[in-house]
Amino acid sequence: MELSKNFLPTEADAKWYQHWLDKGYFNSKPDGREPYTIVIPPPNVTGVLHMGHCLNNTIQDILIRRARMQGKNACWVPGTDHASIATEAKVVGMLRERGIAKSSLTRDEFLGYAWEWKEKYGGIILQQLKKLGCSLDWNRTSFTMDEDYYTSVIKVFIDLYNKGLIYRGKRMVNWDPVSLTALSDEEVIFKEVDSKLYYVHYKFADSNTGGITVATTRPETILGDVAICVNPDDDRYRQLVGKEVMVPIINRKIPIIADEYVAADFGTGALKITPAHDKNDNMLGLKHQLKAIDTLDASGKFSSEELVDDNPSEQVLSYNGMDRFVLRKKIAEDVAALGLLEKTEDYKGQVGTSERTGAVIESKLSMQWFIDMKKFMDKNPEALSSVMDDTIQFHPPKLKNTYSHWLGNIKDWCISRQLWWGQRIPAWYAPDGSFAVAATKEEAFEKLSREWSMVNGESEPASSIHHSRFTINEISQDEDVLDTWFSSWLWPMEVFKGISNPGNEEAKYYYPSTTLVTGQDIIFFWVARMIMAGYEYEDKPPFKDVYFTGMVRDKQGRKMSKQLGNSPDLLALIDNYGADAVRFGIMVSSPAGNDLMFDETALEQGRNFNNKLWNALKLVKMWEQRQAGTGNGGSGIVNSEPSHQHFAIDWFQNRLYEVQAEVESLMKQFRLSEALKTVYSLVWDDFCSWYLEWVKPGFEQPIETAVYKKTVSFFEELMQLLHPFMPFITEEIYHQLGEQAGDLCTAQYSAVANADSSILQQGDLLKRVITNLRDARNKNQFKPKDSIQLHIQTAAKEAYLPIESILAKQVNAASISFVEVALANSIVVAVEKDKFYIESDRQLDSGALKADLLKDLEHQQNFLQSVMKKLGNEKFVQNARPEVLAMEEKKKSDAEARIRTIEESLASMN
RNA sequence: GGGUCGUUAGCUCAGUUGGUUUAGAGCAUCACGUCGACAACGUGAGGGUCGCCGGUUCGAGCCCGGCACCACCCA
Repeated sequence: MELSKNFLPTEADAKWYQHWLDKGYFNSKPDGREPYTIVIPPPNVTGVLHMGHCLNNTIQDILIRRARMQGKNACWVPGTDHASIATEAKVVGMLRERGIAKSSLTRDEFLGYAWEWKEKYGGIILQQLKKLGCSLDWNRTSFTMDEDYYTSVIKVFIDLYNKGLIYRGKRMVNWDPVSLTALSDEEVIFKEVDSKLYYVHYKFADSNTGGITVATTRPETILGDVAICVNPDDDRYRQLVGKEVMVPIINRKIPIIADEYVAADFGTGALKITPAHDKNDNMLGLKHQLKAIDTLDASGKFSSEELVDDNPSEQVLSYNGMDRFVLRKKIAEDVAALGLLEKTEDYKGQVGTSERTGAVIESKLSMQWFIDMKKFMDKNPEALSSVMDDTIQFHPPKLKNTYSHWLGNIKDWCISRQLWWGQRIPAWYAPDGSFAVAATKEEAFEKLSREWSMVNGESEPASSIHHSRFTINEISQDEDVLDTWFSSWLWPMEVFKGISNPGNEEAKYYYPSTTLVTGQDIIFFWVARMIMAGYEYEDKPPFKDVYFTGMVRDKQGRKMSKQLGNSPDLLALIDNYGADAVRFGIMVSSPAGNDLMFDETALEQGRNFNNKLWNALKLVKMWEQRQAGTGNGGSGIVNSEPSHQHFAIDWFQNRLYEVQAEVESLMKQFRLSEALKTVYSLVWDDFCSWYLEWVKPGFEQPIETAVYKKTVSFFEELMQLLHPFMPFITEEIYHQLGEQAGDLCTAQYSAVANADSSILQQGDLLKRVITNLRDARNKNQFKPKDSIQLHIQTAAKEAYLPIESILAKQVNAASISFVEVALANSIVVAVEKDKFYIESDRQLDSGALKADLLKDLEHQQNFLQSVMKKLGNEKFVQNARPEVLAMEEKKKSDAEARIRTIEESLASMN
């Protein structure tokens, strides 16, 4: 079959992926082998494949494919995350387009639409992973809202509640006024924004003159002010502490108090305290026992509801329903109209925004459910210690610091969300305000009844409804759902039904999983919490290694984001370059934990690499028909000079051993990018540029069968080594090389042998000599066709005998001879201690070579000087380790020999 | 403001308990080249006082202190 000019990925990719699926290579069942388990970080059902996923999943695929080829039972579990906020927002958006308001639907109706949406779009991202070549066990696809999964989440909530680790409380939360839900701290993104500082004057309550001026960025919250606070050491204000001032517009009397929290050098040094609308104010409010007056409703609009005690004026009432940002301007104007706005200043400040909706976050007091993290950590100290003592290894380890810092300052986790899409909180409320946590309404009712009877001193346990003062139909379930992370923290357990069916065979076999690959941006959200849940429920860590990827940025170093539109269309890239090239491009400059500057030229490099492989295949296939000699009765032509080919084979065999060991070691250290670069260089430089040239037969000459077979087998081994990184082209070439019993996908690596370093050194010498002679040819403007006579002056003639014919071919020497003395009228090239004389018919201009030699001489002399300085230093000789000393002595003698060679060469040129 | 990480060639990055031929790779650049695998290529070449200042040491890209700048996390 004629091979195409270039590798055509489109057909090959689809063909091989389907073939692997048909063979069931990706499916795993527990057996006697060692398991290698990865659970995918479940992408949002709303998501489409982006660069972050691409990086992440390529890494996972490399690890899992390599494990599979190492004889482990490789199991990579796919799945998706229900992503409450993001999905609900999408569904609401879809309904809006259809002209349906969420508020017009019942909860069940809404969930019907949400499921419909999930079924339609929720699997897109998984399909896209197939294009990338990901070898996931598709039979195990999980979803965080699957029936069993849902039940498990509820079970865990009830369990933690019963253990006293979950409580309900009114707390200051980050409120998203657009999605109408509380967000965890981690879901708030701080952004620098241009705003204004308003200098507002508060008049003394007991006098017509004087007052105090505060600087605020949020005049819209003035009506909720309950105090003015100054630093007790601030001489300007000390005598004012204890006095009262009037809040503008609402005319509420509030005290001036003192607290060290206030920075005297910010603004005017006086701070207005609005405990209902600011975290720090809330903290001060609690400390000084101040009331919190909320003046904004859930959607961030003004509400005078809590202002009844102030007898709100018409003016105040007119603000009702006004959006907070409109209100800010309005109140500033109205304060100005009262003559109380002294000035405004431009100001750059940090503002929290919702990760999901982008809305500016309000700090708001709200009834929410929390996990008591202090209690949780006291119960599970391994959540921290396992990472610090490397029971769980982080790659890169520097993230251990970040991890311990966060856990050391951990705050309670707000797990309720004011949404419908998600696991509904299993708490049930009675009309009298009491509540019970239970899986079903019936259980909850029974609990509520029992508690009531016990409180009321009845001896009989409440077993029937007549004991209670309300009926089962009067209790109602909490409207809120649980934070998505409260379900995904169970992921490594529940994908094997470890929560819903504890101790089952699969969970025992696959848990703990082997490696987790995820972005460092979710180290707290997800990684930390999986570790916590792992210890709480399995008393074991969920994984042994965590490989953190950095952020994918664009060429200019900007985060990839939808807003910037700098995120490339991944499927288009795969179509253009092929999946292997994309995988190569994204891996080649992607060390663990560092950000990746994505640049399309890296993909070009990947495509060029594909092409290089393809062309090497074409060359080898050409030889298939030209075999001769041993083992082939065909043409009967026997190669007369097999020795050089044997050196090439010996050398490459050992290079292969060497690199196999290197890759093994790099992979163990999770240095995937380096491993790939090492293989790349082995293929391109050692195999294509050196080995194939060395064994290449002359024009229309035959190739020895033994050499041909060995070459094919090297090629196969290279494909095997590269396969985890670039699965498609390697599988294709593997099969093109000959009839294969099986597929590369499951071909097992053999044990790594030790490389013979003397052969490798000889190979290095050969390469160096060739390069130096070619350089000399170039500098003297020899054409490739111009042949030369080469004369070698060396003390180690035997080192050149096995490589002589390769050398002759590679530098186009018609003959090689060994000489004892310098050869006149020739170009001289010095390599190590040996000298090479190039003789030819051409007129020689050795000026450039002479300049090079002089430059080299200077370099060697400087180097020798530095070595001599070291050796002349008594303290060095005393303190340095013997092997270091020996090395310096060797450097010295090598440099001296080299200098002598160069000087002799120079002498012979004159 | 607090914390963490980083700063090595034009770009992206390696550099392993301080000594391994006075710092390595890929890309980009430059010169030459159409030679029967490959111009998506070949053969060569050039390019860095390792952010700055100080310290420890016989010896520092690597360790310590300070500074500058970048990024991220937290307030």
